[in-house]
Amino acid sequence: MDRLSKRFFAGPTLEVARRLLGVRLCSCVGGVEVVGRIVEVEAYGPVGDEASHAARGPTKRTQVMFREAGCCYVYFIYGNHFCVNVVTEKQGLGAAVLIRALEPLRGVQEMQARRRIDGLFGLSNGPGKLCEALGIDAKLNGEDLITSERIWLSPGRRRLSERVVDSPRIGITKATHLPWRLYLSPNPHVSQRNRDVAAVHLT
DNA sequence: CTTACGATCATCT
DNA sequence: GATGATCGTAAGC
Repeated sequence: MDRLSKRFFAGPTLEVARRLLGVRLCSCVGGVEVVGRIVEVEAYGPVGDEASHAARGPTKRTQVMFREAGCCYVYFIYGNHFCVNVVTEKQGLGAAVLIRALEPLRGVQEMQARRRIDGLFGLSNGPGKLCEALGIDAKLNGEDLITSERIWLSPGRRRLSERVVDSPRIGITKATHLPWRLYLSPNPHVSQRNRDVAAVHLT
């Protein structure tokens, strides 16, 4: 299987976040392969980011964020949901990119079954939703995306019609001024919440 | 169309 | 005991 190698994850977190747009996130949990194209991400850390889970140093929950770039940080939130991150930066710094939305590409039937809905929309247009659709839970925390058989990244590009847009991050109360949420526009699989926030078009 | 709130638990105060 | 990188449902325009 064609997958991203170690060098992809090198460089500043915001740069890696931008590079992840268009890349395919793949899972194989319970024998079924499911693939989605990343259309929305958020960068966290490594320094001066009060909204990051890593802001106060490593804890039992956040230790994976301090590992080598390319690890997979999965956490449980709000009593119901999991969210998946790609660890970035050099070991010990504590930074990651939260995957916020996917465009379904393969395994749509499995995604629909796991999400208990029909159609192509609403399957993976949010960080908790995409984890449910791909079967991602705490068992995948710490998995190495470069070598894992259960979760990995595969090359992909953004389309000529798609611009990269940045905006404030969602669902946080600290450091809300940082425009570290990046998404592809236009793309109908970006999460709905805050679609109307002031956004700046980049390239 | 929009906003409000409950679910449910790891982590921190 | 409160909060949180959320979601789905219900209720209000």
